Amino acid sequence: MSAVDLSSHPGHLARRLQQAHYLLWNTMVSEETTSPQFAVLNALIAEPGLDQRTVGERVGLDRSTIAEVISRLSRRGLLDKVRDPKDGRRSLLHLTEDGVRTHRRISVRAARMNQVFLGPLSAEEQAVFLDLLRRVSDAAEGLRNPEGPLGAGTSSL
Amino acid sequence: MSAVDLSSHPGHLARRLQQAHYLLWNTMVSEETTSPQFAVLNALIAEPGLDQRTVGERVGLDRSTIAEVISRLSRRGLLDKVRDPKDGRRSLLHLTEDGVRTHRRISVRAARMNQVFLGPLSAEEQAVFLDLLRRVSDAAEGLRNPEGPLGAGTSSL
DNA sequence: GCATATTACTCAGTGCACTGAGCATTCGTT
DNA sequence: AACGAATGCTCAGTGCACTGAGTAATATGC
Repeated sequence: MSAVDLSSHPGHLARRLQQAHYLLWNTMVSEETTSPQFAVLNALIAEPGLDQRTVGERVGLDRSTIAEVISRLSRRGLLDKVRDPKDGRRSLLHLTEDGVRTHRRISVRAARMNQVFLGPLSAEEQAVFLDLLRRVSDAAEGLRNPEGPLGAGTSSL
Repeated sequence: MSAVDLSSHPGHLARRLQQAHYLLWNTMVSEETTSPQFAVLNALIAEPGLDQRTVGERVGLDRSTIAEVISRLSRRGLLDKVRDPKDGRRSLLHLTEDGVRTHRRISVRAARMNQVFLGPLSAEEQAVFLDLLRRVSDAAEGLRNPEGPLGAGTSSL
């Protein structure tokens, strides 16, 4: 008798947003390479030779998930995984030629998709939207990770 | 050499937002009952006796996913699944006493969590944020579902 | 130098989310 | 009544995302 309006629940909207994006990505960008996979490729373009854990940190994936994503990319020959001779625990990651090509191809298509995705908003609203998304995500991540390069006050309750 | 700033990719932010919410839900609301499960309970409080497909439509889950979520809720005794005598294809769903209690308990905790989740934004920003989330999600869903009660122009490129 | 802690990764288990294929039931025609 | 289409659900397969437990390698303390 006391049902709630889910459209006022940010978590529910976040999930729907993510699903909507997933489907749009699938149709407009790639059926093989997913958005998280692209994020990994992108991180390795920016900083080749990172280890798994650090890549996960950069793109926001935990140790287990990043391992699976990387294993798929490696299986498809988009990146190489080499044991660090200086530290036998790490695997160092580098994109292959194919990985670089895939990243370039997808970058273009992803940019197009983003325009469609944010199309219903005005340019100003898009900027606000991205800003709000960033702030809420960052803050929520900060709740679990009391560490931070900038150690700024994360709350003031 | 041409890495992109992921923080300008709405899809990446959407994923991070959803993950942040998932973790917060887990710590502040419930470890047993997930947010999608709560959405299903909520839909059945509002309209008892719905069939699977319709519940999935209400909460934004496809046929396969809704089947799994419902099977878990049913296994935990939170809802009953009865074959429709009028139409042998459908299963009609009703919450049990336990399901209603769980919904009530979680509603309260979810409301508290939402305040924390949106805490970093001012009241005005929260309203804007929810509005933008809704508009982008609705529009993106509309791209797959050319049907719509209002059939308004979805694009003008 | 050796025990201990930390670190990077792996593995098993759970849950969400989608597609494509298949099955049973119902509905619409004829 | 019988055929074929549509409908509701199930099943198999893939991928993301987390936790908790475990393994191997390095780093630290003494």
